[in-house]
Amino acid sequence: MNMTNVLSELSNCSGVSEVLGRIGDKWTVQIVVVLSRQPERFNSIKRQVPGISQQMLTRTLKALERDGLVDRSVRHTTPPQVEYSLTKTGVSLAEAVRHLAAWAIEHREFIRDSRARYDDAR
Amino acid sequence: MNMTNVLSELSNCSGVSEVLGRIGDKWTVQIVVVLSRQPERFNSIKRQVPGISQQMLTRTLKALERDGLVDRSVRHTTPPQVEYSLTKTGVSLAEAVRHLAAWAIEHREFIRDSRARYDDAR
DNA sequence: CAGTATCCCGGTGGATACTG
DNA sequence: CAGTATCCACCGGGATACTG
Repeated sequence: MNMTNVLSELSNCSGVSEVLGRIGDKWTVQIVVVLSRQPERFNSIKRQVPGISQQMLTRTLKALERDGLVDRSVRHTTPPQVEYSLTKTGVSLAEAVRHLAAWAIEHREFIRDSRARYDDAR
Repeated sequence: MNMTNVLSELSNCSGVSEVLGRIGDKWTVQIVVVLSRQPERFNSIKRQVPGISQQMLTRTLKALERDGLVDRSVRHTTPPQVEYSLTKTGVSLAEAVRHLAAWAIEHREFIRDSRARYDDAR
């Protein structure tokens, strides 16, 4: 699909904002990035995402699993081990996010400065 | 900046989620896309973004202006005319968003199907 | 035309306690 | 270890009325 089509789809508001809202929440991207390095277990993810609560980690992982972006595999040992990993589509999301992250990092200072100037002007 | 650096920045949670949260709200992307075609006046934007309230359009445009992504120019006629346009950085955001939009469109069906299967399984 | 000013609801996400 | 279950605070965003 080329950029012209993408733009026309965008103008039709066809689910793009829906997806953006989906990954634009407080935790999804951070979890995807952690899993993009290697599969991880529940508490290992929790340690690598500072500030996240158990509940939100559970919720977000479930949502990612529901969307087919994350696989959940259980080893019935005692204690049980559960490993989370990105699916193929999940990996492609991580790639896409990396591009937006590049933009964010590149323009972070500019935005900070713009805000400071805007706020000073009042 | 290369992808390795981006990934390491991401793991440091350095403001990437902040930016994603910034543009991941309900209206920002749609407004940016409208303005990416050409500069527009207040009510023209409102007409092109179905469902947005006056208040949210005002709020979102102000936030974009504060971040240096949108320019606001006033013509002191009667009635007054106000034209909004993307700044250079705003244009680059539109480009970045277009990439993520491409991902969203490409994987929309897959996500819909995944959800349906997941929900059916309960 | 291009906004402000209020009021209010619902959902996201935090804290905490409990469980197989 | 890997979750569930509750309760609750905050605020994004809708509806509506008003203004220079």
